[in-house]
Amino acid sequence: MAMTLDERKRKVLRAIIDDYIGTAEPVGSRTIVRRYELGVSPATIRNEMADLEMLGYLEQPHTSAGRIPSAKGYRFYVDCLMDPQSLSAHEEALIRQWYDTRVKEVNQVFQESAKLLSRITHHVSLVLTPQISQCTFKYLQFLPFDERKVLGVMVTDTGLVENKLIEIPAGISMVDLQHIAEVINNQLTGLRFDQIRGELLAELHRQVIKHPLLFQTSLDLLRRTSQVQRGEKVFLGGTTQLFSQPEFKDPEKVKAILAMLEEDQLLYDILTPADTEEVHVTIGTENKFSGIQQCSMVTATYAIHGKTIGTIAVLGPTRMEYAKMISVMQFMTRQLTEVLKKFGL
Amino acid sequence: MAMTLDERKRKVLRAIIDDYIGTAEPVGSRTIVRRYELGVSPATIRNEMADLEMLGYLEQPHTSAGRIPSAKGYRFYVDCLMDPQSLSAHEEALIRQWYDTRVKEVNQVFQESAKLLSRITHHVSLVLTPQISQCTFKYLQFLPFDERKVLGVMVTDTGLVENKLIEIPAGISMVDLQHIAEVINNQLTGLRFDQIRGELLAELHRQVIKHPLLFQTSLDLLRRTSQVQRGEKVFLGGTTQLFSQPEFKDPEKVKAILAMLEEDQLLYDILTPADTEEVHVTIGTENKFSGIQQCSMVTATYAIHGKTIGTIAVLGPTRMEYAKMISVMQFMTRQLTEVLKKFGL
DNA sequence: TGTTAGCACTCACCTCGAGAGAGTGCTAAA
DNA sequence: TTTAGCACTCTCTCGAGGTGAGTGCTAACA
Repeated sequence: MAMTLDERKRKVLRAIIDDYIGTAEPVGSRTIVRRYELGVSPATIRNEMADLEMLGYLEQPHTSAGRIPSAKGYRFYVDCLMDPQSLSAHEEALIRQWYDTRVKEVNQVFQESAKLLSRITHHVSLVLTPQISQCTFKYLQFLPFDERKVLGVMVTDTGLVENKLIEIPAGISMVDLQHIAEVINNQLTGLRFDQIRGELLAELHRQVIKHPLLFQTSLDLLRRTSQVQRGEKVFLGGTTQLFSQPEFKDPEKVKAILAMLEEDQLLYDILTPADTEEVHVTIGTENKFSGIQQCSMVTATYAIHGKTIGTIAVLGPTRMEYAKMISVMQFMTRQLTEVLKKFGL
Repeated sequence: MAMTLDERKRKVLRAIIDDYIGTAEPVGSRTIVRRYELGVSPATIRNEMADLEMLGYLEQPHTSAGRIPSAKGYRFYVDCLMDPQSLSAHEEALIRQWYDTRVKEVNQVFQESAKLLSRITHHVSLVLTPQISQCTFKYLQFLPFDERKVLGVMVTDTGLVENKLIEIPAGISMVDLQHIAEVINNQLTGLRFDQIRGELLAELHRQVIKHPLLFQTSLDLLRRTSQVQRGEKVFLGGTTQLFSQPEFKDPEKVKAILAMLEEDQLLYDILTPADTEEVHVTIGTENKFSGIQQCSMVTATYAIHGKTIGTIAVLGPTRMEYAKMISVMQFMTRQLTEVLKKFGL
């Protein structure tokens, strides 16, 4: 991979990709010399193109068509070639205004972010809500509900709340419950949810052995937070944008992608923040999941209390305005983090 | 509308619709006599068909094609003609088993119901989660969070919970907060959320005038429950089923429908239970929203504590197995209500 | 009077071939 | 090393002609 292209090859590759991103049409040698000033003839370009194809940066749909970039080509473009392209003042204003006028409370943030993101990028957007497993346990409290049930409320340091109705086993009083909560709190407060595991729970169990039934259900409350099940949710936006892309004019392709977007578990896996990079680009076949190997994805993470805790992403054809997307994602995550702060998180 | 069709016209209409539902092809006179035993010749059928078209029950895509049912035709079919068709034992088992194995806690119920419903019907499914505005206020409680914030938790009679982080205004103690909660609870306990309106809030305001700032934010907690904003959510399932229907082979149509399904506000409007009917069928142009006037919709309501509180729906082409859909919806709502009961609601 | 056979006619759909256009690879000259 | 010239390839579009399903009408029939 230390293989570097000479200056002219770079220019040609860049021109081809820029053009293809704009037009979605295979680009030929003539087009290049007409639209980009390289000071050479089409024949020369053709030679360069043949070389670039040999090297794997370009592909040819059929013998007598122009070239289109390969995944490798895009990768090189993203890493080395493209000009950064920042947001227009208008777009920045739109983002700020959107949050100001549309988001009146914290629960709307994520859905509205998804809408906004697809509106700005003209691609499908995905927003993963905060992952509770990255938060720390603050306390558990039982609130009265009726004679036979009690409401367990669990609070995290980041202000997220989980709750569950729990059947009260016979012979247990409200005072007992307070006691149980106290024991649990003493043991768990300050731990991250993904640290609250079997051993710790067993230890707890020994201490609350008197009331195993109740304990069981209140542990459910804890346990479900360490599984990817609830609380976390993926909001989608702009799925209809797929129809506007010429590469998806075949309904079967759209169908395949939409089918994937319905598989929540898959989306969690894709979006769960793995690396610490701020913005990450995955191109075509670099994607693990076959359904979207014709797509590229730009993901970025946002934070609460300085903790990386959620992800936003854009999904579109490999022919994507990468430079623009990256700027948008940077700006959006910063705004999002700020808005969450405003709501006390 | 008191106009009744004679026996043979009914038989013909029924045969045409049954056939069209199965094949999605305009049906001609020959087909009818071949497949359905009416004991007359194609010519006779043609005459009947011409009559039925005059009366508005049938339409002709173009001069030399067979007939297809009109919205009016389907309506008559649903109201008077079709045979009830109940679920197969296999389908009933699938539904029960789905809930047993997949739904481990109450939060999964709705999403899984959407998946299950689209799986069984092969259409797009919609599940509206319980409407908090139909519940009654039980109590509000403040839980400590940190020195500057407090966690307001609001509980309904049906066991639904809303919560919000609230900034503590200077000079207010936890005791003050308890007092405020008490005042609010005295005034509101037992009221339905859609009854908690301006007047009542003003009255409350007079009583808690001491701490207007805090009051404001804790009222937000109440207020947001009377708006269609949060808590309620629409889960979708099987959007890709649209692609399988021949009537939607034009991507533009799919796009239009998907665009509509992204408009949450619209979905609330459509799904919010209006009438008391158990199952309701809306056919083609009977739909208020232009995007789905090529579709039919079968909706049904489910209940918590005997209160009609949410809706499930199926959306598909007008050419739909109405009889089957109605049975499915009846069975599903009954199961759903039961599952919710199992989880203490 | 209701039903049926016969027949001319309509219209969507499929296939095929011709022509245009864009682009390539190769060769030979500059 | 670059460029001009040229034959070749492949896709796309368009129109013509043929096919088949289905209709409406008319006239004969029970």
